[in-house]
Amino acid sequence: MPELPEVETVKEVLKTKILNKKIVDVKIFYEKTIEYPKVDEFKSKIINQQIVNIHRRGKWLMFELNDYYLLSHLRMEGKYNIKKTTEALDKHEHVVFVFDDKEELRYRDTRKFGKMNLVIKKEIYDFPVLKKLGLEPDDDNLTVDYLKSKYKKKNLPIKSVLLDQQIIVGIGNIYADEILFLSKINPLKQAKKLTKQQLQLIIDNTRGVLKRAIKAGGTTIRSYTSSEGVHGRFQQELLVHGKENEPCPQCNTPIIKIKVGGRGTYYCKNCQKM
DNA sequence: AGTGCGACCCGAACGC
DNA sequence: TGCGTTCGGGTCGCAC
Repeated sequence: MPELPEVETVKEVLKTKILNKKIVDVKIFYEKTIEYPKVDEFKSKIINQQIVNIHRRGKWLMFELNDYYLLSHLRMEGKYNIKKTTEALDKHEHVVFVFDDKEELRYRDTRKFGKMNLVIKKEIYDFPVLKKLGLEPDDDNLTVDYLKSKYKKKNLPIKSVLLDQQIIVGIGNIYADEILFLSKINPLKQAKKLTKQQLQLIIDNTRGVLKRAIKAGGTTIRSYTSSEGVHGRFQQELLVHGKENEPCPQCNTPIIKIKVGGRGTYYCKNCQKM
């Protein structure tokens, strides 16, 4: 599923392919993908805009247009592909941006969970979904003191808190398990009970894991197969996620799977003791 | 304010 | 084989 490294990879690939292209039409086959503004307004505003640049904030892909940002969240299965206008439409292609050169950017999403928003440039950082986001993993302000202040009232298990995008952005279910394994922290440990050393490990391993995953082009796992030119190789480097009953790479104890906050969670009960 | 949980979706995996 | 059921995953909104 697209977490920060997947979105970063999609952004970089799309930048090599669609920069400066002009949108001459938009076809919307599943209207609920468009969250804001209303579909008609979305269409009329985006037509004749060019793709000036592409950015990322957390798991949001940000297409910079002349006057707007198109914010796109892939959720679990959203993908982008570039195709010729003559190619047949796939049943999971819900939004199609037609360019002036007979090519199209197609948004494909089997589960239909992904969302798009079109926001005037100067209002972008006041837009609710971006405004409430926490720090990027590589932000210098991400320190032990920052985490301590954010975690001090959190009775929830650290696994759940790592997924909270209002504290650190970009971590999803897969990388949360990897980060905790590398930090030798039990996923059920209450966030507010972590020591300063453990918080430092979380910071270091968050940066390390995400950086390595970006280098590998993200993780292609289960249903998340590929976007345009994106075939993540990081799954080959996963240590515990999805490895139920397989030996721990550190101590050979079988990896166990539990539910934490409703999410499948993999860990080594020997290496990650309470 | 913090927490828990259903809703949103549908293909894949599982159980019989 | 076929059919029904369960699962998963990010985020929001609502109840407590």
